[in-house]
Amino acid sequence: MMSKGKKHTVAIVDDHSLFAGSLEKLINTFPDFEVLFHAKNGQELQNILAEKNADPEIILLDINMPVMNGFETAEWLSENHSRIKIMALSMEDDEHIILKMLRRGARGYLLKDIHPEILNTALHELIDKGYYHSEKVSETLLNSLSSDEEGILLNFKENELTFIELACSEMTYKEIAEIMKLSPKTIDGYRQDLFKRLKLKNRVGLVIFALKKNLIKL
Amino acid sequence: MMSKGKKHTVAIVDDHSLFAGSLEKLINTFPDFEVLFHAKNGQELQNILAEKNADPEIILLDINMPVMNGFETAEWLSENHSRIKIMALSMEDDEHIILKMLRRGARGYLLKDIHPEILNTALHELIDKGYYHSEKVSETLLNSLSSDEEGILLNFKENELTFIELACSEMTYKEIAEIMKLSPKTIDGYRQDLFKRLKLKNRVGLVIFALKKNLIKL
DNA sequence: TTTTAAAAAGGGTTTTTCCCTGTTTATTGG
DNA sequence: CCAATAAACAGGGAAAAACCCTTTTTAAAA
Repeated sequence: MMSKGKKHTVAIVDDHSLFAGSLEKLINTFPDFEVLFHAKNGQELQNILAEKNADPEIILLDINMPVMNGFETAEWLSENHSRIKIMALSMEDDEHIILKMLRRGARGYLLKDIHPEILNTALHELIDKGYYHSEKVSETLLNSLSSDEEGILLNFKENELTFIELACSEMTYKEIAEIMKLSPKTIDGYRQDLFKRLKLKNRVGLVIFALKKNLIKL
Repeated sequence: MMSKGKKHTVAIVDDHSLFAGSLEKLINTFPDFEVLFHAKNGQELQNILAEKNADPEIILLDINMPVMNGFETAEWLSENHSRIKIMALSMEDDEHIILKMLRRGARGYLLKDIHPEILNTALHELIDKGYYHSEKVSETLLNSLSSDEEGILLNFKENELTFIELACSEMTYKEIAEIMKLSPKTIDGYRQDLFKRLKLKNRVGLVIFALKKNLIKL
């Protein structure tokens, strides 16, 4: 329940000015919440948290930001301000983006087609229960758990991730080997192992896989 | 300039309720514009335009809608209500999405990081000049024209398009040849020609190119 | 330390990909 | 109509990628 009298403090990190602006106005109409400040990206958030003595309980964090995106920002927040509860904001309900964000410490995930009443509920649940997921997000998570890809597939080792990234460019395996300072034969080993595990027929398959799983961006 | 007295009418087609809601409120604060109605998608827009005798001058049209998306809706509007001026709304400033929308009859393209004053200007320009493009969009368009890809690159022949689509799967060129009922050597000719024209090093490059140019979807 | 497992690298073969070249099939201009 | 030209199509051979199996090195467990 509400800690009587004082309002819970919220910060918004989102550069979509109209959306963020109306979000701020909306939240300030809620009896139990008030917006402390509003940053355009993770960089600005860092500055504000450092300079001013602002210390919000909740941060509404947009994922798609040009300068320092939601993933990086969430990571930084988890390390430096672990007490602040992160609510991720995004247009997309892609399960891997959601999981990526949750792994980085987000306690909630809101799709941007927010209805005012839902936002109020969400903020309250975040304070009271410590977490919130919209119905759509819960569904998405449920689906992704049943098909247990996350367990088998997505625990790549650091070297494998590097290999995947490089293999999704126009580099030859020899070049990849040079960059990773490994023998071309080792690189071929990575390839062979990944192809088998992920049931891929060729490099094109790997690119498509990596894109779908958001391991790489276009 | 403003046609004295009466306000210009605007309709909003966007299912992101908070955004669309604040957009509506914002526009209604403008002296020269008023929102006639608000539809969640193209389907709903069709119904409203048919049933009610609503006839807005401008439609703010979101591209990312679940049911009937911006592209389809714009196409339908151009054919059935060519007098209504379409202003596309989107999060992304991808040049090919912009071009795709403009080709379908949009007179303007607004990125969703709208500032209130800019929206007012944009609506006025749309009425007065007949078109509006934000700075970012103009830049994007300029880039895409100067590097005249659209001319050289994107006039693929039917066979080439088929080849590109198939090559962006896990099929081998031999399999592609079978499907297209051509010799593997001919297919190889397509590959070679495309790689040279598009300056690609390998098939991975082709996949990335095709995705960027929206020739294929994930 | 010995055992075991995993990561890294090699040898050698098959298949795919790549590049240069030639042939056939349309297209066009005289 | 027929030569000239371009395009679509196809071949040979080299290079790279993919594949499979073995060996060394490194790290972790027993």
